Amino acid sequence: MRSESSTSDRTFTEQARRRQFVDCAVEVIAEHGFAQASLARIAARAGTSKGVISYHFRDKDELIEQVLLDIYAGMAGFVGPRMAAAGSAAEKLESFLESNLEYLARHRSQLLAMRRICPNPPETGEPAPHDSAVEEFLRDGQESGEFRDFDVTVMAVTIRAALDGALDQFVARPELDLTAYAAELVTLFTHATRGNP
Amino acid sequence: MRSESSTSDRTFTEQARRRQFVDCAVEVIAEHGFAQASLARIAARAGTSKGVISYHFRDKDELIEQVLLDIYAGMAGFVGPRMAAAGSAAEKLESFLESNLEYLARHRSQLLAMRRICPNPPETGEPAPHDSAVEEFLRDGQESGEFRDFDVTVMAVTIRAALDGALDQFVARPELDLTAYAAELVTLFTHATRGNP
Amino acid sequence: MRSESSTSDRTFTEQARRRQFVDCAVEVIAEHGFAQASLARIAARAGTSKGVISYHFRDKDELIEQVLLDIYAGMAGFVGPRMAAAGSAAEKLESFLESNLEYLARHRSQLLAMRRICPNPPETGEPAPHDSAVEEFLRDGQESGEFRDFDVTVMAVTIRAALDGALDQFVARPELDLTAYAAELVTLFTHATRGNP
Amino acid sequence: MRSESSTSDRTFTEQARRRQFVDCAVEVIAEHGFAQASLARIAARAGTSKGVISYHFRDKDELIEQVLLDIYAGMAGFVGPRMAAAGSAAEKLESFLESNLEYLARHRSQLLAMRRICPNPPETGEPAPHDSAVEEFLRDGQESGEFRDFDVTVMAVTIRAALDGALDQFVARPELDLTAYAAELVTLFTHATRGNP
DNA sequence: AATGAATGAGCCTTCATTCAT
DNA sequence: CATGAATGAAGGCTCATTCAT
Repeated sequence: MRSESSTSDRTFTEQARRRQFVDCAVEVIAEHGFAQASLARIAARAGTSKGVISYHFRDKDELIEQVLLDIYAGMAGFVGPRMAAAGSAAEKLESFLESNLEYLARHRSQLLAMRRICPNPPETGEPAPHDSAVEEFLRDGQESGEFRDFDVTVMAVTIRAALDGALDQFVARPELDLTAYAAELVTLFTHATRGNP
Repeated sequence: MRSESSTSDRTFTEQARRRQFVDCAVEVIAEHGFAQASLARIAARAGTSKGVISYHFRDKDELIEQVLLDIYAGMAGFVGPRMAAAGSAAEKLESFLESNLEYLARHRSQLLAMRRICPNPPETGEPAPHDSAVEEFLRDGQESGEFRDFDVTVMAVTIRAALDGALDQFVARPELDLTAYAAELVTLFTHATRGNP
Repeated sequence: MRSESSTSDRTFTEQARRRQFVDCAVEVIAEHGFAQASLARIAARAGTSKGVISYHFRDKDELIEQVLLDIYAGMAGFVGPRMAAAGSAAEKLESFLESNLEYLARHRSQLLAMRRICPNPPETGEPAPHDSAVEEFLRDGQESGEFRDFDVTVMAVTIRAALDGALDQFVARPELDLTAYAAELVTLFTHATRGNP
Repeated sequence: MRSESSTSDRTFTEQARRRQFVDCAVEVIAEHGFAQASLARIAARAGTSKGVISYHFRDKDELIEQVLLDIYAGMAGFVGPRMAAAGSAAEKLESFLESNLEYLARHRSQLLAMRRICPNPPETGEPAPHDSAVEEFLRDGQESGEFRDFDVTVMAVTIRAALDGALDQFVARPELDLTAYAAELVTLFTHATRGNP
């Protein structure tokens, strides 16, 4: 009969190992690209052999899926609270852009990995989880009169695309000042969402 | 030793053949994803065998590179004249967005292929040809007083990212009205570039 | 150094555990085929992990060997007494066929497993234990004049092969009436062994 | 434009290569067992590498299937005409046994391979092609009064099983006199099918 | 006595590439 | 010019086995 603590410990060890491989996968993908991220390379980075990864993950697909979930969770955990703390829709927009870029500054590899995985998705039907948070506060802002009348979807897509663009820039030039970049984007989308043409 | 005429003749036929394979590659990549675009599949789509491709292209990398060049050239040939016809910087911005989305509407596969290739570039150092046309007219607009004072690079990156976002939307929902989408983007970036904060 | 009692106790438990794994192996082989009968699957059926099997059996080969020995012993324990109870050679033949098919009816999985293992034996030289019981009573029957003059080996081989054939039939059609089948075989071999050429 | 002859020549070459690999597969399976017959081993026997086999056969399964088809065809081509030449049902029985054992004498490896493949069939539903030739002449013999009244299926199964038994014997003792063995089987089944109980 | 973790060999397959014809 | 054939490396994955705990 196993005690609670030993059970959780076992689970803990297992999860730590999985997290280790997920991290290695992120690094390899960010560094060499998705196509070059073979199990062999990922295992080598972790200092073991392919078999070990297969032991902890049913599939390569499961590993990649876990990578994405991990990144999503990390971002949500960082950005979510900051947006929740914001009051008005305008503040939410500001907070969204700033916290995303701040997260980007600290987790460049993860976001780069995500960017490299997503355009070549496995054939698993479901087309990436749709995050409707942005649409939501955009609509709120329109209803409260803070924002002008625009197509919410187009604006949301463009806001997220702007962050992807920032990532690309940051990858190409690591010395980029992301704080300044964030300020620029805030001004840009402040103009874009407000005012009367 | 080959005569001039036979050489140019061969070159012509040769180029036609190359273009054929480039087109097939585009279709396969757009349809099945970059990772699944093996030479075998591309050859099958062209109705020949792998060997033929290797005969016309030194490398798979050369083929892919040619695919990108082809797409770039196609877009430049479409967008360039339309922007040249525009007068003011504001008109150039409008024209850039509209012509890009119009091209997208007609060449979905090509842009989709491009989007799938780019995030996983071959190790050939050179980081995609930088197209400075957007920066240029943005700077012009600032100098002429049409545009407010913003970071030109950030704005240019965001404008191009917005087009990528449109592509993703269009891929996900082929019924999307790209003309309306263009109008939305024009309004969005008109606000973003003009006005006094 | 272990005491006698603890040793014998361990041996008893140990043997029970071994038998459990042997039974699971039989089921898995009968159900999924020999090639698919990995230690992992057998362990899963037993509700434990691969390591445990390796703990109780030196080898996978030892496990498989034990499976065969188990099945042989089971059949011998069933068929042996029944043949011993038979008087004449003719009765022994009848009893052999009937008791084998009766055993088959009750232990289909075991015989199916045996049939799947045997044609792909491990490289351990020894070619399955030769059971000379059939030859024996055939020879007796010839000496007593009950049977005609035939090659004892050929007849014995054919009798056993006939049982394999019955197994195959039974596997293909589980609704098969094995009692009737036994009666047919008895008649068949009664004619085959007796009579005047 | 390809001439007929060159086309057939190409097909011929291809088929010759396939046959070569099929033969190698037969030898390896007969020699080392089905489980040990990896593509690597088969390729090594053919003096090439695994890739070549994959070039000529879509699958390992296709190779194995071809092995079986090859063997079936070989046997049918040998046994068929000989049985057709036989007149009465009794002669057909005799001819069937003799020609099968004669074929066995000349193609031991093939039949051994078949015996090793069949009990571990791939999951492809269809349960080996049923050869009803034996049932047929048995029924004919009963209708013509040559044979007694027995269960045709049981008799047919047993006849074929007897041949399997002969194969096993022959594999275990290659010096076995198969002509004599055939004579014994003929006598055995002559008694078994005729006479009044 | 038992187990989770790790290992490394081997499997089948796919692929880009080369070459003789 | 084009092709079928061949090659060999690499890919993902399964497996029997071992070992520390």
